[in-house]
Amino acid sequence: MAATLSEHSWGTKRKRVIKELVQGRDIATQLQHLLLLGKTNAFDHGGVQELAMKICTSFSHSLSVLNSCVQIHGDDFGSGSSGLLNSQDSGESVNRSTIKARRGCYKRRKTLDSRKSVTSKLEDGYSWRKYGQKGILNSKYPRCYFRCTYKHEQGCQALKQVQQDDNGMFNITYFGQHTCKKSADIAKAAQTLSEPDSLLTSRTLYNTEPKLSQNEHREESSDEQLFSDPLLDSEISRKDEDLGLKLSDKPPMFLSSETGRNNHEDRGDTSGGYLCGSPNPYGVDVNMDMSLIRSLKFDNWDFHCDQFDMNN
DNA sequence: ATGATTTGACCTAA
DNA sequence: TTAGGTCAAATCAT
Repeated sequence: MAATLSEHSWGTKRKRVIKELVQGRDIATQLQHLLLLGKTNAFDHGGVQELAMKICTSFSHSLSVLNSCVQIHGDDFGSGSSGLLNSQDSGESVNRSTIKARRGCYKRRKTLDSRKSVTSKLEDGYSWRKYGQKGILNSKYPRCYFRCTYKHEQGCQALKQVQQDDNGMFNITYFGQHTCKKSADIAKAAQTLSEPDSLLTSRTLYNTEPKLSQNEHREESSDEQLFSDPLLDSEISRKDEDLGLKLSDKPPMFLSSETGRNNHEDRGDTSGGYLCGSPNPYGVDVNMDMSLIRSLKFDNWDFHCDQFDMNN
């Protein structure tokens, strides 16, 4: 009985979430169109700020509804402690004696709570640590597995998988949400630095050279083969190691077929790179965390969602 | 010394 | 049984 009631409640809430998200998506599309207009009149209309606020509100409402469902279903949206991420155990800092016991304790990830993105860019404002790479059947490129750098420090359960397709685009799937503070700070700081930039090379994604040293890869990745939104080509890129960002002052280039190449026909279970970047507010399919849009800076105009009550 | 990446082994879901 | 996801020792960079 209680289950029936909660299911009814969930059905209602689900509809509301969907409605909110659809609305947010539509507004984001409008915002994108405005941004695509460039620096002409779009910023004079005040429409951008209004749209951004609406998006914030939409996300906020959705999260609010989802959080209320946590109490009903015991789900945990975003914290990663749901079945979705139970596959992750406590991590590497476990002494040797428990390794055997831990074997088999993880569960394969379900596809729940995943967000997909197809993009030519890899940066998303967060700092990731690669923990695996796997050759995928019928796929030219291996799939790379990343977890949040602050997983152990802050218990952030965010994960992402990156796989390059034949067109050179990256199919990125995010699991869970960032709960870490540092990543959000980095994202904010990157924005505040004035421009979305932080770039990363696809060559750092897959280390598919015939066993080059890590050193060689880092040298290559530091100043070659950059990705960027064409809209931002003229924007400043800079290196800011304090933020842990991988930036460059070279003009961005589009992905070449060379990037992410995989010479390992056998299994492709080889190597990888590391990611770190800033958010892309213009992405066609952007996976955006609220922390990313709390402080957006568009040229001379600063937008702070903190001004608004995000909990309403 | 510390932290990140590589990569083969291990494990589970389908 | 197998493909995909994760672990963790070894290796490398700083």
